[in-house]
Amino acid sequence: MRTGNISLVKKMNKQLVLKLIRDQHPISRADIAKTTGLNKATVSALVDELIAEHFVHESGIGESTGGRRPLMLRFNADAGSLVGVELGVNYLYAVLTNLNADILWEQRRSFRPSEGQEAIIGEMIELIEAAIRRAPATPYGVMGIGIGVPGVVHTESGTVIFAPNLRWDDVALAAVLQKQWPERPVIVENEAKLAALGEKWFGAGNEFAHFVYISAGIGIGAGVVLHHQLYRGVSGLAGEIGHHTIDVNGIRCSCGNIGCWEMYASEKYIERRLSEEGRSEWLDDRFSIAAMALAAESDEQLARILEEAGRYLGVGLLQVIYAYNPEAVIIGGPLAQAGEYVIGPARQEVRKRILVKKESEPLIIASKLKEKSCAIGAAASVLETVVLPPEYAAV
Amino acid sequence: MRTGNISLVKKMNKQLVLKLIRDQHPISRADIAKTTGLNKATVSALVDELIAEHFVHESGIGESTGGRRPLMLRFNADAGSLVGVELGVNYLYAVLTNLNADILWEQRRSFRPSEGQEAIIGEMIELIEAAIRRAPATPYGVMGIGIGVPGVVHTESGTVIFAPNLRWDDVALAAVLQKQWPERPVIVENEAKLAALGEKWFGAGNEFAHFVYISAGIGIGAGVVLHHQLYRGVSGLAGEIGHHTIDVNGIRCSCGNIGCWEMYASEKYIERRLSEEGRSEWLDDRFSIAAMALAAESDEQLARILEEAGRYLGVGLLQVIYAYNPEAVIIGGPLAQAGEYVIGPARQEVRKRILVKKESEPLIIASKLKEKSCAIGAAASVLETVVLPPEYAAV
DNA sequence: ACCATTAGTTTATATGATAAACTAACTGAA
DNA sequence: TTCAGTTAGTTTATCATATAAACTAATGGT
Repeated sequence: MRTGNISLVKKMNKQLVLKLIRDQHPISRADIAKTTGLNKATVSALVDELIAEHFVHESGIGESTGGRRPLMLRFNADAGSLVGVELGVNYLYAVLTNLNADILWEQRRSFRPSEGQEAIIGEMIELIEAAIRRAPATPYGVMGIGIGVPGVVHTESGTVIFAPNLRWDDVALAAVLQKQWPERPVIVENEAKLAALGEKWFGAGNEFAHFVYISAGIGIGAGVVLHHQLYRGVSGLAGEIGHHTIDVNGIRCSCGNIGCWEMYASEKYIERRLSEEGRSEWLDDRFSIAAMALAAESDEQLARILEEAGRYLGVGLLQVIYAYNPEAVIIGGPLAQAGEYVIGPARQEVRKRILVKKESEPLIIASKLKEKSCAIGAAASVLETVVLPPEYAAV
Repeated sequence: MRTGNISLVKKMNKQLVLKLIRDQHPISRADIAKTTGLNKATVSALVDELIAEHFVHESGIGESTGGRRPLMLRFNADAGSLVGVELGVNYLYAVLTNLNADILWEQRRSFRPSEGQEAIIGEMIELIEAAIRRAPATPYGVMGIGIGVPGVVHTESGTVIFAPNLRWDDVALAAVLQKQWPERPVIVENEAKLAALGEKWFGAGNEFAHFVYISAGIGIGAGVVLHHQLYRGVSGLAGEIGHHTIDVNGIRCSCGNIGCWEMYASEKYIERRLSEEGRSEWLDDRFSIAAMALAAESDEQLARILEEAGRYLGVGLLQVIYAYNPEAVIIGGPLAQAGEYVIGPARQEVRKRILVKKESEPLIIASKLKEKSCAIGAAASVLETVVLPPEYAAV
């Protein structure tokens, strides 16, 4: 049971100070004391520890405001490195970053979905090894490894419970990787959830306490951030909203159900419509929403198909809004590459259909990290675990 | 900004101890120390304060387990009283309870929906006055007043923003009541959210960290409890899931949208089906699901209509499950009076359609507080505000 | 030149948790 | 019946941490 011992107070305050420095650097001790309400002496003591731990450094002398000039503090993004990996349906994408999510090295590899689990995990290990080799000399070195997977994950054990597009079932991914790097934290999590973390720490979600990241690609997944924290639910299924019904008499979904949202507001829908409209020339191996959006500028038919998907996206967003009532909805994943072709109609549809107008309408915006959301989020998950754990929360 | 000063630690520990006593009484100081991990001296000091504040009392000597016999502690449910009011579409229901939600007095009054705001609020004030007059002599007296309303509420100001069934818009209810009782906290909140609180503190939600209470009556509303706390969203709209679309090509809803869940899994649906099937003899003033369920035992047609509604309830529950991934879903409101006629088919539908079987399937159970959920929840909201605030949570 | 102002440190103090020693009260077995 | 062992609860001394206030340091403006 979490009792409040005195060292908890210290932890909380130290976290608070570190977070403030990260958010508002350069900042002086005096300013920290003013904005947090902590005593100057307390701030000085905590800052000294943070400096000793290499997470903060003094970055020179600031401007005087009529008295002694302040010593400015900065978050030390080079205290260590992070490895983030996105496991896609037919590719692996890895990044090595500093603590500020600046990409120091990245690599993308394709594989055929037909390759077995073993082979794919083997490639992943190689990729992570390559990343670790490139890590610069820093006080902490590589602080951990985060992996985003397209499926439902049991986080405690790092097991991939269910990943239909990979045809994985109960794969103990974290255990395998942990054996490879016993000394580093390994985090396995759903790709949309990690992308949400990425946007929260380094992207479009920065300023919101409650937001939902929508990953619209082959299917639809979501990462839900409530009270500044990722919400997972009891078994990590929270946010699997691609299977929200939007039409009980609609099309059968691969999940066995009928009329799921992801049959209407995803690449699946666009592909179906392209072939229905006799535009199957777009349906080759290199199918890309980005290219389609480009072509749509002078091709009304393509534009219309994208807009249809956007409208369906909006229909489903209503349910997201009613469920979570977020400040913002961030649209990411391949579909977001169509930009305003998709997001505009979605926004319109929401405005048209929503119940209580002003109060409840969230911002609907595009992902900032784009195709890097997941990998950067995977790195961010390490940051959050090791360096900046969320505020001490309800039990 | 919430800094960790030392008195925060004390508050946390005191809350922890009080909660433990409430949950597990009778319990000894030694047991509290063991289960919380707090030092015996700390526990004794905190318990002494709680006793001085009348929230705890010693209830005699317990059984020895081979040594000195323990002094058993109990939560003092009679330290004060709570007033909870449910504002229905055409009735008011008020309860006066002790801190254990034991009903000391209750009263129900009907009104015609055509009566104006003023008149209704006037009746409410009379009712609350009557409740306060009945309050027994206790150390704290009436500790506050909670009001549940069928609509969207801005909690900080206690304003009813939007209550379509009452035709209320921006009514500053809390302000009016607060003027009447300036010294007592007045809480105005959505009825489903309060009912969820009621079930959390005194009903079927007690053992769950994450659960959703579904209030199925004329419409569908929900109260969402995540991490043991009511989740409201940015503007109190979280849980307005009655307007989740389940059929884009379906029936027009009063909200302007099409195919909303509450057109299919509510009293509205049952009334529609009754008249479609030529059973409009049930549609008089005293229409009641409970009576219908009773008659359904020997009337297949009625049973079938209830089951249909139950199946639609299940279809919509999938979306609740995918959104929140709760441990349990508690079905309340008038529709729940049909018991297994509705809940059974809902359960089946969920089981049939759900994506990841075992892991994600929540318990689907009936409300325990029945038609009293909201009023008791309103009382509980006072308890939570004044006596047992939620664990100190994320910022 | 020096006073008012701001930045940051040092020192003394208060709060509250804790460990250890203590008193109190009981059980069970010799 | 007695006493060793055990459990409950209190008292006392100590420790960790935040804070207030006094201090030193450094600066700008008159």
